[in-house]
Amino acid sequence: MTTELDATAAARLRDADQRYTTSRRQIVGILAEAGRPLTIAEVQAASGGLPQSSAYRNLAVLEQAGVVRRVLATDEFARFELAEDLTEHHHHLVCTRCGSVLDFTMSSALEEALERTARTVRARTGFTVQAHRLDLTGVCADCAD
Amino acid sequence: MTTELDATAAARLRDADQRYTTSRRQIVGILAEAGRPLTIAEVQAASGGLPQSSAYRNLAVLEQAGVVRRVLATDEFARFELAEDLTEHHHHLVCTRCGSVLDFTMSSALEEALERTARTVRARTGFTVQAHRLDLTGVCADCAD
DNA sequence: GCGCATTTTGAGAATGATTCCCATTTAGGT
DNA sequence: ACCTAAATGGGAATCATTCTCAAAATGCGC
Repeated sequence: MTTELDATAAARLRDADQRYTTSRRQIVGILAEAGRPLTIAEVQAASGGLPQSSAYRNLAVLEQAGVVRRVLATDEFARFELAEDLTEHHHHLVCTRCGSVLDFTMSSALEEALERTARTVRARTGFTVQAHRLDLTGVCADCAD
Repeated sequence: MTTELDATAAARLRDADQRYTTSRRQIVGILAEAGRPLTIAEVQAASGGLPQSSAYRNLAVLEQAGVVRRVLATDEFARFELAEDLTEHHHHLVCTRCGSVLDFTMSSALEEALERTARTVRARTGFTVQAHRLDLTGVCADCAD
């Protein structure tokens, strides 16, 4: 885990009147190393014994502080990743067979085209766009027969 | 509800060895008129007394038959819309305050650029892309102060 | 039209991810 | 070190969703 990530996470928790405790720091480290959204069970497994209630509570705290983002894919499990401004802008490959989620990035030309479109939406609909979310759904390499 | 939609829904249910019952037809009609994804509660309200268990069961049947698609947004409620090949290809505006979901469409140039990108993903990652899903998240007109 | 076999329905129970509760532990400031 | 406020963790509670099963509806052959 990079020092800046650690410092940024600490600062955001402080702004939210929350402490950057050992297990919160550990969760941030686990998500940083994963490079893909993790389920609660995966976070617990990687942590070696973090209680379920602490995992849920601390991920909720980190989410409210803007350190972590909740990702809903297709299965019944919520997944968590670092907030995008702490990593890189990216999108998700969602497997419709097993539910797994992988990260991927697109060309900046396409990203900019999306941004331009997003800016036109407000005038047309009254909806104020804050972010975009692009998932490609399909079958991951593991599930391909 | 258009006659073709009705016929297509009937055909898909038949292919799935399911009947196109009155309440299933009613649900299809409700979703067709809504023009946006509806929660179970909204479907029930529009139907005038459809029991919850029937709403869940019939939406699940319609989903398996490929007539209806389940949409996960940001709140805890699943929403349902007609399958895309029964309507038009579109995307969603997801309000982060109230959870509501609206439809919108993008230029075909941008859609084609997305498709081209999707086709490169398989070579790079081994993931076979079947569809894409683009949501713009933000604040809807109703929730804007 | 009539009964039979099969499917659908609906009310409530069961499930399971997530959230809440609260007594105990931990940590920060003085 | 002390004291106060916050965090922890085990388990209970919540709630959207799914399952169960007896009753009702439907389609089909005669």
